[in-house]
Amino acid sequence: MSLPHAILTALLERPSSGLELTRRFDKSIGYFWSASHQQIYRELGRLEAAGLIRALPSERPARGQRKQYEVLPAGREELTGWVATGEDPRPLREALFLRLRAAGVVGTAGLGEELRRHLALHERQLAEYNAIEARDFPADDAADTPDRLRHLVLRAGIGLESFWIYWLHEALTTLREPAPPGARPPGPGDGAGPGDGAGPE
Amino acid sequence: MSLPHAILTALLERPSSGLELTRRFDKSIGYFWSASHQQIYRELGRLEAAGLIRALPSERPARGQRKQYEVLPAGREELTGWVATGEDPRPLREALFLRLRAAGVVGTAGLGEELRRHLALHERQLAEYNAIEARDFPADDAADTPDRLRHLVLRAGIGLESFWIYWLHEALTTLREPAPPGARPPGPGDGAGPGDGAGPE
DNA sequence: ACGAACATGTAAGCAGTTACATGATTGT
DNA sequence: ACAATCATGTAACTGCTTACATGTTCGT
Repeated sequence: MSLPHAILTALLERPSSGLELTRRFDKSIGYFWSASHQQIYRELGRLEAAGLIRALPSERPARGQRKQYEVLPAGREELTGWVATGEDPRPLREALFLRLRAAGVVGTAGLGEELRRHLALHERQLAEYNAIEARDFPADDAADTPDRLRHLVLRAGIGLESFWIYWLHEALTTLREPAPPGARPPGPGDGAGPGDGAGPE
Repeated sequence: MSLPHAILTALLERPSSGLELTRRFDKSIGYFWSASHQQIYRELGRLEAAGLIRALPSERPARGQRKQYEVLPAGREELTGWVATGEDPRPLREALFLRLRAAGVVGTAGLGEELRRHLALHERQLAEYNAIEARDFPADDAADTPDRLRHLVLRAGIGLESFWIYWLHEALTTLREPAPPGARPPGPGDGAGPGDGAGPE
């Protein structure tokens, strides 16, 4: 249940219309909590019904008309409480890892291409993060608390992308290396291998 | 749509009943693609209906009776094709990053505790991965291809947990440091700050 | 007047979670 | 006999995705 809080945060940083929020979720906040415009409009409706935000009454509310939203005191309180809330990290669900594991059983055909494609994606994302850091946080730690927290999150993004790039290089190297002599290659007709069974990993 | 392929992989590594699969998804494969027993039973039914797996006819199929499943040739082909399939990484959705960002606007009360809690969780997970590596992959790279791929995935888990631990230490340090003189602290009554607005990050 | 882009929605469907139901086996 | 546990499911709900619908503004 984090989307409403993502929207509250975005609206506190700056009151916006649905479309403006959608655009901001394509950059900024969306880098670590993405949302489509359908999600955003629906959630804006819920938040307004719950009395946490309101539409600025300046413009007539009609379909196709811009509606500007701002956070009400109740919304700020809700967000303040949520920040202190405990929530376990979501279980990892990473299809690429699954593909590697499957490739161990049915063969690695086509895997290298996919790894290289992911590598390019992560390199592009890292470059984007680095550009943002150079532009928005040039002086190290001479900023106020909100900026330092934003920088911290940005560094998390940089760290994650760096990890992926490092690991994908390692994966490509492993994939290229021939198996040592005597080792069985994977492929059709292959059953369970030793090290499996009771061996969880 | 990765769950069926996770199950096919697990069943190829070793034919299992629904409950055995559930147990294996609590370790092993479940570390990077978790699934509950309800998901698994439903998906086993679909895979059987699609002709990709079959229940071994040895035991009578009744409620409360163990059913053992094995992968049919069509299932192996399906998995082989899927390994070569391209799929973009899922957009990141990390509530902890959201909390930091929200804390920049409404204050950091209660955040430190949550960060320390996550740190402990990731340290425990890393220890578990390290134990598995020491037990299952003692000799570096003298293994066959399936084992090397499994080791690769395990190292990804180790790398990710190591990243989290590093970053959480950094976050806790940042949180403890007082803001430099002249910087505005976050809190109620605070609106948009400089660096926001057109500044995406 | 008309098309393109802007802006706000609705509807259907799917994956995953939570809560509950039911039969079989084992221990006492 | 009874409870606890094993084993397999069903049902309802939530969040997210995909596809579609509708009205408005602006340029030509």
